[in-house]
Amino acid sequence: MSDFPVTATAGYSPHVSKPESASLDFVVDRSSPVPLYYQLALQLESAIEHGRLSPGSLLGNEIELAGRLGLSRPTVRQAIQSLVDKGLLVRRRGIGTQVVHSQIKRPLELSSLYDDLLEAGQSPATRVLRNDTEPSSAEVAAALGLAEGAEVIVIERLRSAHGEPMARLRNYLPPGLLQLETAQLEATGLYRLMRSAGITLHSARQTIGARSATTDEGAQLDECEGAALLTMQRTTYDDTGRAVEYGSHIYRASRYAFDFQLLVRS
Amino acid sequence: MSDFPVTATAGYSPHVSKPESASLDFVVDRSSPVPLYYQLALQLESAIEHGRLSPGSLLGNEIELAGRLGLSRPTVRQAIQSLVDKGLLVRRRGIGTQVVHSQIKRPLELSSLYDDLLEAGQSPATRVLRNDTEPSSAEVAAALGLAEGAEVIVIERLRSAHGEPMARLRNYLPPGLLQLETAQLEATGLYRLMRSAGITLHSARQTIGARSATTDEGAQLDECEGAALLTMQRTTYDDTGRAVEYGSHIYRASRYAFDFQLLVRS
DNA sequence: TAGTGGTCTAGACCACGTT
DNA sequence: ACGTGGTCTAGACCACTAT
Repeated sequence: MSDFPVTATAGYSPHVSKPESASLDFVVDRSSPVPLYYQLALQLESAIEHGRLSPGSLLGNEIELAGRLGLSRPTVRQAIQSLVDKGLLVRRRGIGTQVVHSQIKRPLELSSLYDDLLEAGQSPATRVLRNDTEPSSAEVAAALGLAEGAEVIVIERLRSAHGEPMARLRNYLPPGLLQLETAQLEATGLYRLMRSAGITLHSARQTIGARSATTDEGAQLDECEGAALLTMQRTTYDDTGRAVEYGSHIYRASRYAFDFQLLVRS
Repeated sequence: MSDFPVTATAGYSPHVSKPESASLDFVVDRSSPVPLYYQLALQLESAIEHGRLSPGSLLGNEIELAGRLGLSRPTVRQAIQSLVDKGLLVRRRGIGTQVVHSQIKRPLELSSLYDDLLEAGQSPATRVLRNDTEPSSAEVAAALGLAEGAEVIVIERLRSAHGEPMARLRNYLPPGLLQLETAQLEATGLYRLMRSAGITLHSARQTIGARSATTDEGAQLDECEGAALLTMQRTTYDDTGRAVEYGSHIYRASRYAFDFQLLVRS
């Protein structure tokens, strides 16, 4: 087999109902280190995103697609499956694989407020109010799986956008995991710092609630006492199951809401 | 090959470091209509959940596991992969596949408040306040993809647990999709009714926020005016991309919070 | 160097839904 | 009856990690 890119285009045009994908050029490069199924998945995703594959259109059957690309059917299936898992495609037996009509924006992920604001073009700013250690309370110790009273790193930050305060973030980390400089914390998000320190984030458990602001909280966030606040507690685990961070945050409900997309378990 | 169940047990006991899974009896039944990979996935999941495979333990390599079960490696991989996707297992090249330490409870799913309360043993009750139609507002029309003013079904329910009100749920549905009897709505959740009407729920977009209760809302939910409320707006789509429901709900923050687990995109 | 998961192939048969 | 995706096999080679 060739080691050069293989292009798939429509063959002889039949007279009726050819899948849209038949007119698209998908290319795989066998000399690339990127897996073939992933190359195809990226191209399919891009074609969907840019409207070259319109919502509801059929993808063409897997065997034929595989033949056109010079790939095996399992490889093509792997590419398609990854997009089905993302919610971009739907498979129907006896029918084929279709592009989903509604636009899935992004699945719920472990997002950092910093990244959320960045993405929304809000130019976030962070002021570090605390960066030291203290003996853990019962709540923090339970969340991090430490003994009550064990020393933990405490970080308190005020996050704002457009000069307006948005949230007060309080994080607790087990000691010795990470060196956190105040300057770094003001320049980027906590999760980025953790990832670049080699920590593999794996899962998180979170609770979103609401309550009224105390006088102090109102002063910090530029709200009146009694104003509605969104609250979030989140414990994050790495891939070995260690709790690597516990956060207890408050957000100004008048200026922030949690917004996300999710897929139905099937 | 045999059409009868195949059992895999530990062979001769070696002297050192055998994976725990070697001592477990996994069985596949080739005469069952349940896919082989799924049978194995269920058994692995059960073994993890019941502690027969302890956190951090290795699963044993895929080739050997396949051999013991009389399955091919891709089939075993498919089973393992489904649990990796659920966050129960972690693969490491050169090491093996390990059980994750932390207990993943449940991924975020399109949950109904009714089911949530049921699961928590709270014996939910529903009182239907409205079940009729009205011309859609701009907000509702936009969410459902209808023309403003088009007639929509409106359902308003008060959901309580232990005799205490928990939430006021307002749902809007496009006409002609579903026949909703008040008696059914008081006996079960909306999503169950939609599913049993043959609607395949696919994805949802939701926003969670907070605000203070108005006087009327306070009266409905047994809270004071100005009390903090959690709010949620959710648009649900079926697998053809149609919006099938828009909800605008309020929850007593003093008695309810959203609680869920999520996996990190890798 | 040895062992693991990651990727890939070229077939096969089946279940389901449409026609 | 036909075409689709769903499942499954028995191999292969590669990349990464540990020792």
